[in-house]
Formats: sequence, C-alpha cells, structure tokens
Amino acid sequence: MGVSGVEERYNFHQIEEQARKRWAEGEIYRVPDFSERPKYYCLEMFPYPSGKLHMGHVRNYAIGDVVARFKTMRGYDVLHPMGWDAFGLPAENAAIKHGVPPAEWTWNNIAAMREQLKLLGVSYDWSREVATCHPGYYRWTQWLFLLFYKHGLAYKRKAPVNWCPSCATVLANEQVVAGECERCKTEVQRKELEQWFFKITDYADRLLQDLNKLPGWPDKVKMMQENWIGRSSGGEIEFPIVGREDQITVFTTRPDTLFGVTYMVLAPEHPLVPSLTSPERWPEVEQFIQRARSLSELDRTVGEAEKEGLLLGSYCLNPLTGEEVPIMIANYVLLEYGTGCVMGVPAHDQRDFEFARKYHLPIRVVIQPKGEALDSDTMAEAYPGEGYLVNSGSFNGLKKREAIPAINAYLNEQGLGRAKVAYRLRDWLISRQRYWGAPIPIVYCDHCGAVPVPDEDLPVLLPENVSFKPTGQSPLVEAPEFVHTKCPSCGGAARRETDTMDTFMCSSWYYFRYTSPRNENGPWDLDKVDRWMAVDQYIGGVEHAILHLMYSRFFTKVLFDLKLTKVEEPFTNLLTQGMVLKDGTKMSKSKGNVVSPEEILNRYGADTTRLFVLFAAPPERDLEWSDQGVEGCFRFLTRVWRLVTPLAGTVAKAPTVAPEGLVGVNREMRRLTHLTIKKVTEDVETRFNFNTAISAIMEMVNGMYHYSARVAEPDQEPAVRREAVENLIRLLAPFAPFMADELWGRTGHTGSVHKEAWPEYRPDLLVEDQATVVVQVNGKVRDRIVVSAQASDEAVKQMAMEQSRVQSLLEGKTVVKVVVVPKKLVNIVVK
RNA sequence: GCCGAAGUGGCGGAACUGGCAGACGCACUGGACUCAAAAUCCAGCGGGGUAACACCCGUGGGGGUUCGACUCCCCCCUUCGGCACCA
Repeated sequence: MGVSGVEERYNFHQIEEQARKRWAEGEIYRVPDFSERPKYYCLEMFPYPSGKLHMGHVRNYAIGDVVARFKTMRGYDVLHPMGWDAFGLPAENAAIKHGVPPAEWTWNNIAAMREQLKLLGVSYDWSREVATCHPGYYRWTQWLFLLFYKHGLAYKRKAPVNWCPSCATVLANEQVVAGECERCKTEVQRKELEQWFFKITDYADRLLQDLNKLPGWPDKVKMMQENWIGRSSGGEIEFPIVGREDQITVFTTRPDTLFGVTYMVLAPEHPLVPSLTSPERWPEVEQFIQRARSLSELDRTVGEAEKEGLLLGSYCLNPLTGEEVPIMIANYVLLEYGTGCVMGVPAHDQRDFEFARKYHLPIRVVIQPKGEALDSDTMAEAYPGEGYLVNSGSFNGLKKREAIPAINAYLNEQGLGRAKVAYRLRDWLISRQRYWGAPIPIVYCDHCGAVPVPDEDLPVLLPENVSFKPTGQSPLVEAPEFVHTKCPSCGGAARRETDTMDTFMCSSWYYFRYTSPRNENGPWDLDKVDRWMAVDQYIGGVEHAILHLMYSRFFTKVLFDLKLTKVEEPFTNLLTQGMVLKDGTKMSKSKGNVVSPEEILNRYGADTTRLFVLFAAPPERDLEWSDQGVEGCFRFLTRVWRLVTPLAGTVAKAPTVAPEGLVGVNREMRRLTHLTIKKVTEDVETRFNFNTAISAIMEMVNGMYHYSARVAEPDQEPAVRREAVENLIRLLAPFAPFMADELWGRTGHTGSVHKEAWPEYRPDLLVEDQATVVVQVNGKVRDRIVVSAQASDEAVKQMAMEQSRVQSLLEGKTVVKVVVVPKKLVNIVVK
C-alpha cells in the first residue's frame, strides 16, 4: 500500500448512481426460475406502502440484503423479491382527507417507495414485484378464499365480535391488544354481527405441535404463539339437568376435582340460560345478561373486575354422586371458551373460591396435600396443587395425577364424559366493513342462499367512484352497480357480499406468489413453488409474531393439505429484528425524534447508511440511532476509499498468487487477510452478527494501513497486497455494495463484484509461529510470556515459573498445581 | 399473577466451547501537520492507587461449583416483552 499521489474524493453520489444504472441494465439481480444451482429463498416482510421508507424498513432490508448477497456469492440462486402489502385503512383515510382515490394514493406511494429502495441498493429481483391491491393479485386472494370455503374452512355466523368505533370495522381477536385496537388504540366494543370466519381452530393443534419443527425460529416467537393458542387438555363432563332430558356439558382441566363441585355456572349469553331460569327470576336474570352484553371485553376481563353471579333457580346432577347442584350465571364465564360453562370447585380454584365465599356457596375439599390438612371453613385461598383425593368415593387415595385419567376413563365408560382438549385460540374473523380490500367473492340469492362466485368470474373488482365515508357498513353497500348482480347458480337477481377481507389474508400467501408473480392460470405454478418454498430466511419485526406469522402458517398447512405445496411450514428460519430507537424510545412523529432515511441517504449515501444500521447492534437487538455513529461509518468508508483507490492500478497488474514461505510483515499481512475471511464468513453465515463482521473488516483495514506504514513499498509483496485488497472488496460487497462494486472495477475487473465467489480462507495461513501466554498465580494475571508455537506444555510451564515476577510471588509458598492451556495461559496454584 | 428475555466503561457494543474483561466504533484527552481551522495521521482512554511501577477493586446484588466464572448452579433486585377471570 503505497504513498498516494493526488487523492480523489469519495463521491458517493456519483458512484451510487452509476452502479444503479449498471445493475439495472445488466439485470444482475434477476434470478432464474430453474437452474442447476442450489436455491435459497431470502425474504423480508413486505411493507405497507405509506409512501416513505422509515429507519425500521432500512434496517430490515439492509439485513436481508446482506444475507441475499452473501448467499449469492456462496453459489446459490437467491430468490430475493419485494412487493407491497397495499390494501388497508390508511389509503381510505387519506382518500377521505384529501379527496384522492385510494388506488391512486396507493400506486403513487408504491412508486415513491420503490425509488427509495432502489436508492438503498437492495438486490431485489424487481421483475417479481407484487402488490396485493392489483386485480391480478387479489383475484387469487379471492380464489383462495373460495378454496377455503369449498373445503369448509370459511363460514359465516353471528357471533359477538370486536368492533373498533374509530376504524369503523370489526377486528380479529389477534388485532385486539389489552382491549384496544392494535392500530389506533381505541377501546373496542362488543357487537353481535353476522361475519365471515376462517376455521383456524381446526389447525390449532398442528400449529402448536409444528412449532417443534421450527428450530430456526426464536424461542420468544414460538412461546408467544404457544401462549396465544393456549392449549389445555382435560375432559368434557355431562351434568344431567334435573327434571329434563338434556344435560349441561362442561369443560374442565381438573376432572379429579369432580367430587368437589358445589355449583354450576354458565356464561350469561349461554343459549340454555333462558330455559333454565325460573319465571320469577327471569326479570333479574335478563337484566344481568343485558349488562354483561353491553360491557366491552376490556371492562369484563381486565383488572380486578368483581365477580358477580345469579342463581337461575334450577339444578343439575353431579354425574358421579348424583348430588343436586345449583345452576348459576356469572360474569367471569366466557361463552367462547370451552363449552361456555364452568363447574364450580371452590376449594381448588381461586376464582371459584372467591365466587363461593361471596355468595356463601359450600366449599368442599377433595384434594389433600401431603403433610397439611385443608379445612374448608378456614382456608384463605383455593388449593390448586398436588395431593391425594379425599371425599371422592372409590377414587380416594389417588394422586391428582393418577385421578385425572382414572376419572376420565370411568366417565367415558359410563358415557358421561370424554377426554377433551380446549384452546384459547378462536376462529379468525376476516370480514371488514371497509372499502380498500379484496371483496369477498360471495353472492347472496333468495333462492340459492350464499353462492360462491365461479372461478372464471374472478376477480370481483372493486368499483371506483365510491364514497369512502365510514358509516359502520361497508362503503360497497352504497355502490348499487356492485351490489346488484345475477346469481351464478340460478341466474336470478342477487346481491354481492359487500364486506372486504382482512388484509392479513393478502399477506398470508404473498411469498408463494413471488415464485410465479404473473401466473394467470392459478395462484402459482406448482413446479416453481416446489423449487423455491419454503422461505429459507424470513426477516421482519417481532410485532408480527402472532398475527401475520400464525396466519401464514395456517395458510401453508391448508395449502399443504390441498396439495398446493409440499411444505408444511412456510418459513424455515426467522429473524426478528429489533426496533430503531432514538433517545432510548421508538421513533415517532409525536415525539419528534424521527430520523428520515431520505436525508441520511442524501447526506452520506446508501453504503454509509446501511453500514451504520448493520454495525451499531446485532440484528435482533434494538438499535440506538447515533448521528456520530453514522459519521464514524462514513469515515471508515472514506478510509477504505483512500486506501484502495491509489493502489488500484498496481493491484491490477500484480501477480494473483502469493509466493509460499513468506516471512515477517508480508506473512502477517497474509495471515490477517485469511483471518478476516474466516471471521467474516463465520459471523455472517452462522450467527448473523453483522456488527462483529464489520468490526473485523475494520481491523483488517487498520492492519493494511499499518502494513503500508511499516513496510517500505519495495519490500511489500505485490501479490500479498493484491490478495488483501481484492478480498477486502469481496468481504465488503454485501455490506457496502456500491463502493465495493466501484473499487472492483477500478482494480481491473470487468464484471460486478456481486457476481464473484465469496473468498475462502486457507487454514494453514492462520498458524502463528509465536504465542503470547498469560501467566497467572492463583488465578490472577501476573505476567505474559512469548513462546514458540511448538513449545511443549512442560517447557512453557518451566518458562513461566522462571519469570522474576512469578519467582517473587512463589517465595515461601508451595506450588500445589500448575494448569497449562496451550498457547493461552499458565496458572500456578500456590499455598 | 403466570411465562420469557436482558442487565458489561461516558455511549453503542465485543468476549463463539469456563481461560488476558472492555475487540471495533463513538465521545473525550494529548501530540504531529497547518498562519489558523477542518480533514487526516500518531498516542492515550474502566475505577482507585503510584513520580513511575507494584498493588487493590471491577461484568445488577448475594451465595456456590472450579486452578480459573461476564460465561455454569441457587437466591434476590431492576428493566423490557408476551399472556392474563381461558374453567
């Protein structure tokens, strides 16, 4: 690395513009559908086209791009596509506010964001771009809806649903966070509405079980899905109703406490309630039901809501004892879980305990813990733990663990119950009362009922010239030419479904579509999906841990069952990247701490911007924005520029193969080059620790500067220099693709560095001939010695003991033990 | 309440399998270059202590295992995230 002459400034504007042009003209990021090379599918969560890239996007796409570029250099065909999650409320709200039609607003935003992504230099195959709001895309979203419908996985029913008054639409359970709309934080209300659902509960167990097949997912995300699915195993038990032929079926996880039941309690909305209420109690009961209905989910479930209940005046029989048990309703029982009723076992369930104390219901102990005597009169709280059955007839003496299967088996024999699993997960509500979404392709006919739109009539197009004002009904209701149609079955007058689909439907299958983005004969080409799926690496924010990621898993399992894919899980490896923070908190307009990518790109260029977000923290951790940190990355790139550009000409002419048996600084320089290749390769490939990979490259650059400072130019081995420079450029390529490509050209290469092979290191060149060994006495570092790499443990030990520092510490003591770790340390233990 | 993750200099972070704590970067300090500044280059940079060494302390706190612990085990504290009347 020689003395530079006239320095040329690092003009990133020019470099990046020229590279963008070259890349576009050469179509270097286009990936073939099929080839001999192994495939790798690298995917980042596609964005909502808000019109502006934010730092979170920059981070997400920079991470994905490193993976994609690295894998390409490693010899894979990398599918790395981009698209737009383009339906949704903001477009409609913008339309209402500014009078621009949602379609126009959305397409303009897409154009703007596409340009920003191109500025960032992400290696997308733009020929595969998809937008969920394009009729050529949502045609297949509708097709998939009908596929689900035909297989009994889509159904319409009246149910209590979550209603967001601000968004003027219903929400899925997953979109309600702590009783609030996850989008706008408005408290959700409960409404009884007839809505479309997807039967995700049919897949609850597989969604749970198959989490085990995802070792490449973060435990955190798997845990969140596990919590959300909320599997509990127990049994269903029949309690005959006194004076009637029918019975109440109850779900419980504790069949072992069946002898401790002292009351039965139903959800207020339970269908049996009216017939179980005695006439004189009805007015009071009806009032109670009304009150429970009107309360929001939030009021009813969050916090220390007081438990309230009422006797209905009827009784059922404990199936094991024949004992009469009063039937009640209570606000703490949820209609949608289990069977909508609870057997009250106050001695062993805290909620039942509180309820029983309040209403003076009897408490009966049926589980006795070892070495303790529970007394129903004096106990201060329920005992839910382990113990032996008492007051339980022939089951007395069994352990809780043994009693559960024993009682289940007995009930099963008698036809009084059966083992059963319950889930917290509810079916996915997919109807939305808004305009900017894929219309649900169903027609209602007075004669034929709900009729699916025939496949050949898809897409059901969204009408234009519609008023978007949210009224609580879909704006499509106000579009007569849309609503009025013919029944596909009988040809008579009929009307269309006016609700649109949850946008999470559109995003549940887009990764399939990328494999065949323009296919018109089906949602995708099976051969292409088979080649590319599953996604090898998926990257995005953890906020989708449940919503998008669980829906996508559900879709994939349905598609697998219907033979439309051979994979059962869509995403083999998942990386959830951390947030970008400023001043310790999430960037937001209201806090005024937003850093605009546009501005940073303009001031420092894409390479610096990318480098900073990759260097400042490992990908899965939150990243604190630092203007000075960006400055530092810019400085580093400038340093690379000043190092390489003056050498470009001589590097191009130098021999490509370095001589063997080098000594001194030339040998050390080679060693550093190969050490860095090893470190960067391992950090990127096995750990995704881009921050440490970049610091290794920085150390290499520092080493190259030292090399040139310490070695007169004639003594530098040209081949060593060439090897260092070329590998530096290759290693830098995934992180700073523009500068790397520019320098690659300048050092005499004709093609793009992004078509180059990733460098390999030579293990034999990593070997050092000397090692610094730490000398400890009783575990404390007291000295260091330099030893030959070949020195025996015994020799190293001898040498360590001879050090004067060590000698003085050994004086008057006895050496108990000496531990030698080759090439690392000697620990002398003395007494 | 239940489940999970994380706590390391002034800051972002590193230490991968138990082996020199603080790589790399930022900030800061001193020096070189300059009329001067910026840029750049060189050096220093956990705390105490010393003229300089020595030495002592130090990875949220307390205990333990080990020749040796940021790393393993037990208890506790703090912060963040998920679930939360789910029978």
